[in-house]
Amino acid sequence: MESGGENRKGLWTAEEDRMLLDYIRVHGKGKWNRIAKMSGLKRCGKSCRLRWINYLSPSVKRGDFSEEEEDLIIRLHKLLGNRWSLIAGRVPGRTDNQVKNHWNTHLSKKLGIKKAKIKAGANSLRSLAGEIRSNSEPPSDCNGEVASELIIEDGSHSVIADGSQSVLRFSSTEEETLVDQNYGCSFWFSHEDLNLYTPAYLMEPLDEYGLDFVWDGM
DNA sequence: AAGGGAAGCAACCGCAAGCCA
DNA sequence: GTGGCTTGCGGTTGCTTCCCT
Repeated sequence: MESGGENRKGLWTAEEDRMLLDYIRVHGKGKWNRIAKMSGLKRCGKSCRLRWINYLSPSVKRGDFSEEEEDLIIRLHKLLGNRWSLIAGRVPGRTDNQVKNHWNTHLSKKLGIKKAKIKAGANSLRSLAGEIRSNSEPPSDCNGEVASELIIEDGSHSVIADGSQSVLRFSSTEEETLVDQNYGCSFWFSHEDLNLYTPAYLMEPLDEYGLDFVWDGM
């Protein structure tokens, strides 16, 4: 905390926007802490940077997401997981925050994505993770993407592992692996004790590989 | 019309990586 | 090599708006 003047928080006013825009027009962006001080704004540098990137920058596109954009995001999310900045980088005019919010509020519902759950019996989380990784060979056309997250339980522990983490990523995430046209196949387990809860759009591919999965009715 | 809950979105927070003196 | 500063990222929070009763 600074003495004599705390940084403001909360929504930006039109006046604050104008002050930030005016400063950036003259001096350019970057060195956000300096901008925060020099522009006269009672905002921290981080807040100024975020406001510019997510709202004030002329490259930011507003309004509803088109079907094309949504389709692109779904495919990219399948490929990249929750790496929002990478996804946003390929959706012109959209920021990582926009993409993330849109995914969390619209697309995850649209796709019926929910938490996937793995029960691991007596295995420790670490050994389970190791086993999954070492015993699992993905089919050649499988890009290894999972639900938005997995919960692994071993009786004494419960941990949420993001699908983007390497231990749950079984094959290349190179773009050329995105060859399926229907958000198709998913991951590949050899572990027999696993009960797998997975999104609807992944059910068929999992069944195809003989996995014992249970569809959690919410 | 009013109140309460749900949904949507902007902004914040904590952490990590990169850069430079 | 290291410590401080800046930038960037993803998860989370909380405010506002909408909708239903």
